[in-house]
Amino acid sequence: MSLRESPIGGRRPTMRDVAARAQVSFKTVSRVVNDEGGVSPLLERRVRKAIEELDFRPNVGARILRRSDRRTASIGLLLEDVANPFSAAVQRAVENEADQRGVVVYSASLDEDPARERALAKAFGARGVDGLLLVPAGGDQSHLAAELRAGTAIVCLDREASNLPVDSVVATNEIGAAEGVRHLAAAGHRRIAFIGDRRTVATARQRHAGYLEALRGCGLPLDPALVVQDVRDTATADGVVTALLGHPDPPTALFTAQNLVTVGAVRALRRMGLEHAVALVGFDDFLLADLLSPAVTVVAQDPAAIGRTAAGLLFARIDGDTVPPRCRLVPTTLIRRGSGEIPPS
Amino acid sequence: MSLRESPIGGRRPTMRDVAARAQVSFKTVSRVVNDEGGVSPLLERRVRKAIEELDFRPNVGARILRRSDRRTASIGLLLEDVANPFSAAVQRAVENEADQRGVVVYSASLDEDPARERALAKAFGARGVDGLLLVPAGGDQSHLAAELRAGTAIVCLDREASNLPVDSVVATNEIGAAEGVRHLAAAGHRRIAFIGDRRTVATARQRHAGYLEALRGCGLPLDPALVVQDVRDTATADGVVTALLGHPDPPTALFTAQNLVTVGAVRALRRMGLEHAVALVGFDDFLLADLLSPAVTVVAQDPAAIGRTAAGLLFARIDGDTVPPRCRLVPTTLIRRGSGEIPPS
DNA sequence: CTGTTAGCGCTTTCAT
DNA sequence: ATGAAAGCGCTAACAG
Repeated sequence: MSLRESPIGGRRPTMRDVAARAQVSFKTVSRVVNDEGGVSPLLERRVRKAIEELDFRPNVGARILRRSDRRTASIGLLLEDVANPFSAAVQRAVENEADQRGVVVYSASLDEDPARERALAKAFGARGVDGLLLVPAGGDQSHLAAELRAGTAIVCLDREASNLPVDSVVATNEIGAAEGVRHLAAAGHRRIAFIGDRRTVATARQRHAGYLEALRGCGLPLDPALVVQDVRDTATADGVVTALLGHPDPPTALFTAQNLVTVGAVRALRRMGLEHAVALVGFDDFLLADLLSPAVTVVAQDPAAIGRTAAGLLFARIDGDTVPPRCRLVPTTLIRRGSGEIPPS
Repeated sequence: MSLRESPIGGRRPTMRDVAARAQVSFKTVSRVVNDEGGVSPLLERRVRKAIEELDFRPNVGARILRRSDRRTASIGLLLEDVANPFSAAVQRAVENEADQRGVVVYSASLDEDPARERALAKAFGARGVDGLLLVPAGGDQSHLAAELRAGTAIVCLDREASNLPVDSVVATNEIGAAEGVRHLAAAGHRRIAFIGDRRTVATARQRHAGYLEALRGCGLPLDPALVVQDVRDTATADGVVTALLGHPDPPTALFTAQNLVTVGAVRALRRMGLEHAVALVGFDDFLLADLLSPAVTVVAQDPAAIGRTAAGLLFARIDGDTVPPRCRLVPTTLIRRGSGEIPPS
């Protein structure tokens, strides 16, 4: 393991360098490197020795360029934001699946910006990824049609693609949200507020739809004053909840449709001293939700399952699966912890 | 934006295809694509039209293979585990820096496994990354020497490299831990327990050293029964804390040297109903630490600064910087929130 | 079993 | 201003 002086400058050694050192033709080196067989033990030993001595490593780029299948054994992962625990959990699951298959992963955060979606899909596409795993950022993925035609597999996750015939893997957003809201209604609440993410985000729209559906199903009136959309960060959510609860006829329960929004609501309730008075159910679980007081009731998603499933579908496509695009639903689970079981005051 | 039928099968179009369609030599296409200039406006327009019509995108792999500088505009990021908020924050910061420079990022989680470190560094190296950003997983990085010689820049983060002359960016682990422990001692605690990660992890050793230093500095005796190392997950930490507090002469304060360990301690204290009786200071901040009761006092790291700084150093190296390896320290901050200010009982 | 030749898609060098 | 030829490091298709 000593730091040998390589005889060939700072350059990485090539098969020709190895061949020269082992006194064989460079095709023989290729055979050994690729375990093609058909090389005498003597030569093979010489080649392996030379490889070791030079610390030769095949140039993957050159290999890909020449190979007939054009596989790069790489995929691109386009998330909303890795710093968000949901995205991070998805990435981890994807990495596991990819790693198992000897596939490397490019990753990037899009921050809900369609321009970034286009730019990064293009950048990854130009690098010849075999597949793209995408959390759609905009309302239109048709720009990826050429990528698809060029043979790049694409699977969307967390949200379905628009105007692009690809598989997708999403949580049961509408069903889950409806379940959360019904849970509040079952506790006797009639004034349940909805605070959700931007309407440009499909999951936000679905969760809102679930909210409306649950109200209808429970025979509760819809009060537009209790619905606030386009809230995407903790600080804004905090402000919104503060305002809602300051109204003359405030809600007795809150349904927060995104994890950062839930956290903002917790902060607002805490500051107003209302955390044990106003019920709260959040969509998407978060670390320590069970240690707050009251512990936060949530409609939990399963990001690891979403990532794993999406990667599975992607690799199936890469391996030649051509069935029509499907949408796989990953179930959500209502976790009762306390905040969602507070009765109306 | 319609889905045009490309005239050339499922294959991606090449410069030759563009050249044929634009009726020019393919070198002219290359000139246009690379903005080399020296192309008449007429031909340039024809070429751009053909590029548009065929949705041509240069094959990055082929370009790299031929170029003299051998740059791939890609880097590899080897983290401990993206699912850990610390790693996720680092990745996000790195992505930002890379993106700004038009560089793509391969990422992977090593799970503290030296074999994975070797395998993934090798995989990324074979793909010709310009640089590697690494959270060292084992006690020896000398296997990367060949990579370094081959011209790959390497910067370690969170921990320094062993047996490899590269830059590193780490938090002030020892200083920060000592500050946290002194803070507990200042509140009057004399029996302060230390619960830390595996001793194979350099940061764990440094934080332990900080603990010892603070005890010495405060004239407190070291009780080996209060020191538990090699704890790496929440469940184990929970058990360890439960055991410690069940002893005849229990600690009155806990210093937990890793974020998951801190969470485990919070769970144990809560279950035992001691969260307001036993003081707690954790190393590394976590989401919602301020909303727990008591809110958790921590020695906060700045993962974003660590990632940003490391990426900066890496790109400087890639751009030819050859000063001797440096180690950059990123300061930690003690955040008093309540749990660390509980006096001894 | 081993070696030769061609050429992946592109940039470089050199010619026109 | 344009193009032809060479060749990056490798695999594929054929020889021997």
